[in-house]
Amino acid sequence: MRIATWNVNSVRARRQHLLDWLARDGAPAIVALQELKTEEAGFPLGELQAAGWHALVCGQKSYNGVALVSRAAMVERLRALPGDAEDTQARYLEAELGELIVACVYCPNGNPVGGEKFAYKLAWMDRLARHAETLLATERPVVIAGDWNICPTGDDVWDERAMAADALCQPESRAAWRRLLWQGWTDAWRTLNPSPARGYTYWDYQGGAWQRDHGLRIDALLLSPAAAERLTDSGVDRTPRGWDAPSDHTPAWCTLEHGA
DNA sequence: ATGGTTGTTCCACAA
Repeated sequence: MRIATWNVNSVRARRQHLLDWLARDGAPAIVALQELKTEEAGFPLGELQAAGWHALVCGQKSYNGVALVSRAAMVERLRALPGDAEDTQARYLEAELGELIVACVYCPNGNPVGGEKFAYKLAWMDRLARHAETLLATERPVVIAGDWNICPTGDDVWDERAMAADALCQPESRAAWRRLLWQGWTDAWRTLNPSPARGYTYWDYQGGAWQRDHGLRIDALLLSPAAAERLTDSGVDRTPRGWDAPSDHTPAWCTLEHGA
């Protein structure tokens, strides 16, 4: 089964792109969506259901917002990241399909470095790491898919120096990512495409970044050991980034053998 | 150091 992640940068602005992408050959069995930028009422649930999809939506007005869309029905497990009852930002959704657990994350951007937002980013990643430990403890196949807002290494950015001051490339951000890898999570794309292979998933709207391939790899799928054992393929679908009025992100995906 | 772009909302903020 194929599992994908896509930051759509407004599901209302990208409604037709999403429907077109899901209707094509090779569509995933499950897709994690980020940056819906709308409450549940703005999500095109009826159209997706008419096309044969199930969906769980955790929305928020104007900002953030995550969803899971799948061919088979899901059972919701969580719609907020544990660890801070005061946190109202819609950045986490977790569900199960049979044995498989799938989580959708929209990790905080954290810019500017040194401010409140950067502190929130690191605190959120700490909460995620603590929750991720509990997911590993289930010993089930688990996929955490999303926009991590972390550029894991210098091989995941078009120009390390140009991005040196950005929150996505800070040593603390990269340490938060590596903490998950040390726990036992596998980066589905990177494990099949060793450095220095490039697999950008995001290109800024500014400065002709797409045309110049000035990208970053910040969208990824992390696999628990039981899921990584089933990994057969992974990739980035650059096509939607080239469509008219696109999201600044494009989908990343992986394939697991034996549907869970 | 600045300006470059997009989406949502309301004339700014987040990315």
